[in-house]
Amino acid sequence: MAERISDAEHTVMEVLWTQSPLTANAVADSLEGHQDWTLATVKTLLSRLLGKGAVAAEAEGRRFLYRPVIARSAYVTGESRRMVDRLFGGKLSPLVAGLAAQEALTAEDIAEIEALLRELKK
Amino acid sequence: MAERISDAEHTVMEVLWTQSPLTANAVADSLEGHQDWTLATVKTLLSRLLGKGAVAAEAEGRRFLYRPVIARSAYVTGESRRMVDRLFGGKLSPLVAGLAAQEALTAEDIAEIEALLRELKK
DNA sequence: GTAATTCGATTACATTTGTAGTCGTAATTG
DNA sequence: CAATTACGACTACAAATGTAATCGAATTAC
Repeated sequence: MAERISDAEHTVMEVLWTQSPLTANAVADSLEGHQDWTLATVKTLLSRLLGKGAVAAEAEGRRFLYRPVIARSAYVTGESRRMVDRLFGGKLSPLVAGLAAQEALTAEDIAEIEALLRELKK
Repeated sequence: MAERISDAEHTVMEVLWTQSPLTANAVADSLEGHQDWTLATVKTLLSRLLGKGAVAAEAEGRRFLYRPVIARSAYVTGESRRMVDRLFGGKLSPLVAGLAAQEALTAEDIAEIEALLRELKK
């Protein structure tokens, strides 16, 4: 039933989506420099993710190897849906318009999206 | 410096973006049915929003009239940017692709976005 | 084989959030 | 004017979150 994943937890998920299974230590190492957390913090986040059923742990000797249970695509889809619903009443075009107004769209982005849409119309 | 607005607070902001200035009571009334909060809850949220500088209050006799300080467009832009950055490394096309895969895009949406993009290319 | 290290589990603790309740005072109603 | 009502301010309090420290058991290193 997919409990909400917090921002900090999401950061950990990204590591596991990139590579898994990983020990708590390996996850912490992966974050090194990018996110300055102590090992303790990473362990807490992994425990919470376990509790939420977002990751699974498989014992390897005395420690655990963690792996994502939910797929990144599913997560990302859910989150974007949530956001588009909340902010734009479910319509995507105002999002595109908003980002465009912000000049957050490069010519390349535009070309990519156009290609995508052409694909969709088939 | 734009403190984060929580979900509940955002709900209140939406009311004020629709109509303002409003008294706490009027805000609560607006939410009636849609969101079942006591007046006390709405007042708390308005106070927090005041503290965060997201709304301003102008005294009208003994009570206050609240109005948004930050524009909806600015909020929405910030949030969507945040989300697109977090989930898609700042690229919009994967978002469009994801929603499309979810069949969250109607033919109309597609047409609208295409029109938008054509406009942008000028 | 004793000391140091390494794990997961447990506990900690401040802040934010959701959701109200209470209190003192000002205004309104009789 | 007295009783009630309407307000904002302050207080409450549990859950979630960010960020760790500690503890007990296992393991590794001398």
